[in-house]
Amino acid sequence: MKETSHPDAALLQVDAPHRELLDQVLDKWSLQVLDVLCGHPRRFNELRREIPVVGQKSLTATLRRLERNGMIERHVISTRPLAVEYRVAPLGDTLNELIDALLRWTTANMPEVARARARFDDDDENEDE
Amino acid sequence: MKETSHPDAALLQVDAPHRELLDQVLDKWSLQVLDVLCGHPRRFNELRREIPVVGQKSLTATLRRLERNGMIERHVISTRPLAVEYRVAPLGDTLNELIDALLRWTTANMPEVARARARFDDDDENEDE
DNA sequence: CGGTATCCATTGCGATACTG
DNA sequence: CAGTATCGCAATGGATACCG
Repeated sequence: MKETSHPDAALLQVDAPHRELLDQVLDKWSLQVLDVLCGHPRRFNELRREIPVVGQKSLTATLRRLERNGMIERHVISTRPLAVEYRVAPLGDTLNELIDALLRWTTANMPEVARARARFDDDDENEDE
Repeated sequence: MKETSHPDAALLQVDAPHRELLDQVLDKWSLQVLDVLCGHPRRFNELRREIPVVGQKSLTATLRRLERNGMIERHVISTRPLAVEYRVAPLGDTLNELIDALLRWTTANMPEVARARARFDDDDENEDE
């Protein structure tokens, strides 16, 4: 009976609290931001340059959310004009290991996913009589 | 120099292809569906009952996407009225291990996140002079 | 039963303009 | 520089109705 690949599957359910946290922390931009930030701290506009597709508003929102959840820290350097530095908090670092695991998974399985997509799309085309 | 907790951080970048795949596979409902399906196969309306908050339209979309990416398989049983069974594909099973890792992470760090939020929200209130 | 099609409210999100 | 505020559009996603 090896329907599930690991024994404690029943204990791990995706309930509301888990979902809410994962949503806050694995959302559209958080992965990128956290991953980029993990190398070394960045300033706000440095992040914008490194992730050009994200709008300023979304970036701000993402940073605030990550900060609120303890994933990153925001340091204001009161120079003129002022500077703000973002860096990963210890908690965010533990999460980043999981993100890297996800990245390794995508890298490893990208070809197989591509095959699955090709198969699916082909079957779809041929099924109109 | 231990800025990053693991050596290969530079090799793992969240680029467009990775993001696209993760978006398809870790989106709002996929986690739930995949996790539920991992126990044993389900019929369409069984899934609806087990995840009552998801709309029928979104569930269909999620199932199609997961199927297209090779995460699950769809089996039509041509009885009257017809039945459709969804089950995890091998590829989906490997992904599910990562999902469980994420769930373990949330479970383990939920308290610390809660503290971080309380701190953040408190600071926020007190900062209006 | 297992969907698809349509309608509609809500939200997400980028672009722009403005502030300390 | 590092945001906030406002606008407007496009995409989500639920509710409903209908089909094989």
